[in-house]
Amino acid sequence: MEDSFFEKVYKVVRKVPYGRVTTYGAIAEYLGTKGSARMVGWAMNSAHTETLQVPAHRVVNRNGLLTGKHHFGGPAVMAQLLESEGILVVDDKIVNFAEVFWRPGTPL
DNA sequence: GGTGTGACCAGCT
DNA sequence: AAGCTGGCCACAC
Repeated sequence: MEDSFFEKVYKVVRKVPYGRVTTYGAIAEYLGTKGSARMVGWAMNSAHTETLQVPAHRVVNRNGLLTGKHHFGGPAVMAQLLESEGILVVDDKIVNFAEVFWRPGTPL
């Protein structure tokens, strides 16, 4: 696999089903870098440059909080995108987080 | 090849 | 309760 850590993250994030979200820690654990969720977030930072679109708005922190909303070009963009997919977001965090949470590697 | 950094997490103060 | 620190690992300079 020549795929860099970033590309692996992109693939996983793209696999997130519509109306579902995942966490940095879950992705990190899935990739094997369990103790380093920071890499996932950092990968998302670079995801902006990716040719293929990466639904980074479906990636939140462990609390279901939209920590990276500022990186979507606007503080309200991320929440709006999530709501557009049927995900309830209040105060920058996902209300039904437990319901929409999707773990990488989980069969649909 | 060392240094810095990052959208996290957990623990301590 | 809220803020700070360390730890963790991969990438860019």
